[in-house]
Amino acid sequence: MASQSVLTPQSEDFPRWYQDVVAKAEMADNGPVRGTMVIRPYGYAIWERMQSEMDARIKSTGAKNAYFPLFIPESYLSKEAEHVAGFSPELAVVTHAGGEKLAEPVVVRPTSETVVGEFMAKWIQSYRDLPLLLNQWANVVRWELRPRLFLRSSEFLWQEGHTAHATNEDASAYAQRIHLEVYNDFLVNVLAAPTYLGIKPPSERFAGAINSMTCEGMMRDGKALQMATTHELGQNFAKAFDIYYQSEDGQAELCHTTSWGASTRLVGGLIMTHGDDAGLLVPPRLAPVQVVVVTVRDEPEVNEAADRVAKSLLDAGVRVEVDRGRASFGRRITDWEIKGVPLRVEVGPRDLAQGIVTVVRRDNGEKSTHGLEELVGVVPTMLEAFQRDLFASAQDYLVANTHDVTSVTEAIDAAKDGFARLDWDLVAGEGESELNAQAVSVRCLQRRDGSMPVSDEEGDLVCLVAKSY
RNA sequence: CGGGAAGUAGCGCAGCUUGGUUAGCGCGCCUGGUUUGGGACCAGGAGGCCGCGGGUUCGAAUCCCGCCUUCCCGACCA
Repeated sequence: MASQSVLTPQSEDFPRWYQDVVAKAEMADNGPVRGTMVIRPYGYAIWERMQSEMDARIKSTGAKNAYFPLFIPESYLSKEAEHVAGFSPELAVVTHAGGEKLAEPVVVRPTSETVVGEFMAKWIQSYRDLPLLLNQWANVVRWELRPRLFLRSSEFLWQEGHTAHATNEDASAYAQRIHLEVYNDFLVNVLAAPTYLGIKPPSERFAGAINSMTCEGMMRDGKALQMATTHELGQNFAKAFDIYYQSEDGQAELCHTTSWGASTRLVGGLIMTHGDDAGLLVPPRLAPVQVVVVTVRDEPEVNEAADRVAKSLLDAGVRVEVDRGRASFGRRITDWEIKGVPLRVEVGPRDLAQGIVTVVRRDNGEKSTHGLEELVGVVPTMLEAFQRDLFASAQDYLVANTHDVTSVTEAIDAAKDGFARLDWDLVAGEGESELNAQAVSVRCLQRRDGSMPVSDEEGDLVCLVAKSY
């Protein structure tokens, strides 16, 4: 661990710590237009790893990737009343193009339910065309009043899935599958981020949805972050866009649609779920660099040994990088710690003389030495142990900072530095306004056993409340 | 969008109250050398529309007005 912090300590000023990490780990910069973000190579590499892990899971549910346009006719948004009401405040609208005023203004997509709906209506003829399972990786624009890198930028990158089904049961089952097998599986097993799985209360639902599911994570300051959401849209968009199919008995029937998304906000979630005062901590299964091989001295034998070590790890399928930079040893390892690379292999003349290298874990600073030839064998094991420990420690934090309470007043108090859990019946209605007045919101509803309800009308539910990003 | 704070070199800051030659400091950067097992050191050097625009003045980083941007706290949202 760094003896002297180069970052603002979390306990001193958490928002500043976050910005320090984003800047010093070379993740992103502010763009020239307020709220826009330049994602730097290291930040983008992490996003690309997220993309590839989620994309594989999305495809295994049967969805196929496609691409819809950035520009949407303004009239499309208006077709679904709640949807337009929800989004109009944050729309960016193009009124001029080609040197002339446009006859109909064009909005920059804040999300694509409307265009996709229009084309679903065109492509779906019969029940044989269903389910129609689409996904796209794209940028979207939602004009933000209070932007923060990764967490809330006016333009961000995401994946948005859009599906159409013959029945509500099928739509609902598929949405659950996405939520559990894509999002939660990714968050838990790759991002090592424990979540509260639940449904949003009606007040927090996506504009136009009949049900919204969430994977709610807890950040190191006790605030909540919605890491991914899945929406059941019922027949709202099908009605608005005439998405009909002909059933087996020849009747025209309205489809049931879903939509679901996860964004570059996850990078912010990653930072705040695992980061410590020395910087970022990236779980090995996600890390674009899992092992950094650092030379202790700039000497030919050391450099050659470092290259050999890296080559052998690379051949074993480990994502590895060699650092034989000219900066001092201390400086270089501090920089890699800020970037959160899980394992550091130190190659120096003293160790080499004994035929060994030193391996250091980023999370606890634990050092161990290994023979050059046995390293390839132990590294994958150490990476898996690191992955498990990281999840376990985040899980402990989540549990330790979730307090069971029996009143809204207690919940507000508990939400100062964590989550509160209480009966939904105690909150629904007036309680929710009381919470909101204190900047606390209902993050999700769960059954008593922690599982995800099908609907908020189930009864006997509990809710998790917290301050949130 | 409301309340607060702030914009001076890549980053962090001083200078502004009380206007007055060439605007400073630390880190970083460049060159050379010595170093290298936890943010190395010495010497030399480069780098500034003092956020932008206007005003006051003989003279503005400094005073006044407007705008932009950043940060914090809210409201709105992934």
